[in-house]
Amino acid sequence: MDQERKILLNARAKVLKAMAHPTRLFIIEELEKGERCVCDLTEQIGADVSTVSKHLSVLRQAGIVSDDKRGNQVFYCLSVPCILNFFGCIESVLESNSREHAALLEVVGK
Amino acid sequence: MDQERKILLNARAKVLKAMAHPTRLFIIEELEKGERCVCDLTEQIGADVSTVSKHLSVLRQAGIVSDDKRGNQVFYCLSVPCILNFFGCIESVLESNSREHAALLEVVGK
DNA sequence: TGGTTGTTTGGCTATATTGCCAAATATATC
DNA sequence: GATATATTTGGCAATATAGCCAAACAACCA
Repeated sequence: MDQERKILLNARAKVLKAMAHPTRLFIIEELEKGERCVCDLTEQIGADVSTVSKHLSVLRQAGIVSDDKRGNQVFYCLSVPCILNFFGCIESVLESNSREHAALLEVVGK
Repeated sequence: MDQERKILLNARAKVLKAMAHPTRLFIIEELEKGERCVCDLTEQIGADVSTVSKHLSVLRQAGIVSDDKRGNQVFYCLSVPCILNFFGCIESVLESNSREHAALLEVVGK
């Protein structure tokens, strides 16, 4: 594995890692509908504001969202909308997992 | 955020988390070309066999790869090939990041 | 200026991840 | 059975992550 490839794989992993948290996936889905301020997201998520702010910071540093400060509030939006295409495939993994799980249950005998 | 949605987001996050490591991304790309035994992957990756085995176990538990023991060796393959479609989008995140970075360098003045 | 609201940062603890070594397991071969 | 090869598992130390609280910052309002 050469150096260039390592760098690319690291960069990819960083983006995936940023997405790999339920709260951050929620934020991504929510931002699909339009920009949101930290306070809105915080209310929906039900965690401490500081926690939500840190999640947003992770997404921002990965280049997935961008922020826009207007007056008192900071509004976040998706900077790369194609992120949403991911979910179709993830769902197919989940589906295949559940099929296997079902098959297993079948074998075990209900 | 209702209970059902939490469960779905958790499941998705689990899959993404499993992918979010450079070595595991390497494995996924390698398996795109066809099945590979642990020893082949280990040689290419250049880490301890036990380390590679654990990475494979993470991928297996997430439902991304499946294994087939034949004789002495265990062969792994992708169980959900669409995983590969992910990379196009990740790359566009990286590209957008690098554009920003370039723009920033420009502003700063070389 | 002083107070209020919205957001980020620092600090802490609890928990999870990574990667190595050593040991266990499984299969093949002699 | 004894040995060699391939893989997994257990255990440990180092490091990273998550989430809360408190404190700092920033912008608005009176």
